[in-house]
Amino acid sequence: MVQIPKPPAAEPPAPRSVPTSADVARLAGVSRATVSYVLNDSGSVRISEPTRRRVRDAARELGYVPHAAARSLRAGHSRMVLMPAPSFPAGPLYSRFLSDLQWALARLDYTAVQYGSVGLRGYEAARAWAELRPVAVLVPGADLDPQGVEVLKRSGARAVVTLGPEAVEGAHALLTDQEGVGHGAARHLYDRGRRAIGVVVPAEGGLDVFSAPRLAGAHRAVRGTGATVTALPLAYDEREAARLAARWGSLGLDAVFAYNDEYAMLLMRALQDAGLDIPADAAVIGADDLMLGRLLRPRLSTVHLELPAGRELAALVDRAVRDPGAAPERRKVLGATVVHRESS
Amino acid sequence: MVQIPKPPAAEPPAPRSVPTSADVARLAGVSRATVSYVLNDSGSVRISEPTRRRVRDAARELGYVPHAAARSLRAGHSRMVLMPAPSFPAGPLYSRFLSDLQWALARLDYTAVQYGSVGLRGYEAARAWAELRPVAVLVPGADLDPQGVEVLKRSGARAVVTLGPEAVEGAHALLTDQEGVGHGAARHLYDRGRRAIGVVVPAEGGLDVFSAPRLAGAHRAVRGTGATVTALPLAYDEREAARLAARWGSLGLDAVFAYNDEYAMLLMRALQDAGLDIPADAAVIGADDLMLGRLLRPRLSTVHLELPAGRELAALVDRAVRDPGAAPERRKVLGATVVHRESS
DNA sequence: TTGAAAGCGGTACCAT
DNA sequence: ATGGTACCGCTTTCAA
Repeated sequence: MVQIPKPPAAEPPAPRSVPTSADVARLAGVSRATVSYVLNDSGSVRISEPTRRRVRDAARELGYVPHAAARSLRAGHSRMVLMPAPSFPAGPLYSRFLSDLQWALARLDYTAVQYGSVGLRGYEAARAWAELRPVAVLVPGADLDPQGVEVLKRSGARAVVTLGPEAVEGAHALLTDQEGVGHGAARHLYDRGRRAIGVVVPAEGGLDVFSAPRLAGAHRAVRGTGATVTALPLAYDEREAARLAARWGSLGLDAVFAYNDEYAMLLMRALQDAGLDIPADAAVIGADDLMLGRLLRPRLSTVHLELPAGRELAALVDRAVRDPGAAPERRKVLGATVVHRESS
Repeated sequence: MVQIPKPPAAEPPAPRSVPTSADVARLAGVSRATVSYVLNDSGSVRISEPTRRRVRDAARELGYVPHAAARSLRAGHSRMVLMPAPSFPAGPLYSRFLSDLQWALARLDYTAVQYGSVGLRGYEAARAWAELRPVAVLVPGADLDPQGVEVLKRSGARAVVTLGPEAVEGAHALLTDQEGVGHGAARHLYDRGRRAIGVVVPAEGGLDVFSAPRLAGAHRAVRGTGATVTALPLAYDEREAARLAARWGSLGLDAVFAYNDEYAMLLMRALQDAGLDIPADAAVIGADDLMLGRLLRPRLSTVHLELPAGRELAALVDRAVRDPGAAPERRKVLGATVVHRESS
């Protein structure tokens, strides 16, 4: 550390503004260019050791921190990967996936940034993202249309990846096969001899992206078999669940795919409290394979979902960035496998 | 829309680069200044309606999107509120809080950005955040030291707010009173006649920020009463829980504060499977007041935690930004109230 | 009503 | 080995 003489006590602490590389240069008695060379360890330019020290000390002394915006403005690009915050409430599965991904991207020297674009949709949202000039954009859900992809690419995004049920023209797609989840669940119930299957559809907003295809998948699973699939709207609330359980008998159902493990827990509890035996009177299956399913009695059958590993996705992004011209990849993720336990 | 003559069919589509305001100006036949005036609806300058139209059309035509970095570089400030991603696994409570906050900040015209600073700690992490020149920084957990605050402020952050158990010199603090959570839980158990209290301490990394003060609070609650508090390390895993349950008798405990509702569910299940009666043989209390607690049998007692409302926190940030000189606020959040149900 | 030009904070080419 | 300088894209005085 460089020692600086203490100013006279009377002198008011100057309201110092943010130090720039020019300030560092001045203090070190060198040019801005030299400062840049030293602090970036520029390989092609040789700077004497004493000068390096002077610059480094000056920078430390001033608490200099480079200005990322200025740097990337000059460079003409950044390594920011933008991830709009999802419009749906993030579950534990997604949270884990995110931090995984951030870690993996960091290893490839990308900076992952989650951006809360509240209130904006479609093209407007994409514009807001584009203003940040990210090198790549990873959009969860279905909040992106072809126009959005276009504007992102035109503003320099070298990779646009969607993570959701549908591919978007021009963008790479990680297809979360929600339809397959519903199909697997209903198919499992059918195979266990059930013929009248309820499918919980959460009343909560933002979840339809998932619930609609899951319901559709269930329908497909029983098509032509004579078995039936019935949509069961349900809010995530004890009373709502109790109400549904109360009219269970009148529904004539013998099984239910409860959307996910949390709704399954809710509904199963309500059914049990209503005096029903699980799985005799009603088979129940959830999805997500959360720990809580294993802790329930009877143990909850579920559909295990395998989100893509962070590494893999990061690698995809990296590939796309390096070769923006390549044809959009379109890959199914969410290996959905039924885990049969005791509730079905 | 402005009609442009179609180029000869043979001409290859030029690999167009990102359009700038200069391109818009060129196409509209005006200066860059005029473009800026028009697109920003500058109040102080009057531009004729025909010119405005020409500029707007040109911008649309090119798919022009302003460059946020250039803009804030010129402006000398941004409205970005930076929130480093927490180093602990985000639970449902925190997720909800976050999206609440983002919404509230957006209403005040701030842009909330979550930044995954993987692998960096303390001063280094703060430096990385400072490079983005956010107008405010909101740091969850305990990943900030006074040096970090200093570097952030020196790089122009007008508000630094920590959300965690301890205040940091120079920063506003929202004190999540984890110690009070442990105190409330243990106190409750003591009041219910329990005298040998176990406190689950998660083995998972990153959770010690919470678990240590909770344990300390439990200790304080029984100080001088003759009752005991015993730390119970536990990984979030069925087998681990079963192992702990198996040696429950030898521990001589009659109650347990299970860190949170999820660990409580895990442990309660294991204890029940080991043939113990809840709460007769062991009183159990969790924390967070998640829905799942209400669905367990016996219903789980818990400590309800009230995170600050997004609005409030956003207002605090806004106040701090407007008056950076003000003395750091230091406010307790996390109103911890015991919810007594059946498990204790 | 519009344009010319300076400058925000860096980086990198070209001289010296 | 170092310094001068142009430039990245945008905003904003000041002049015309």
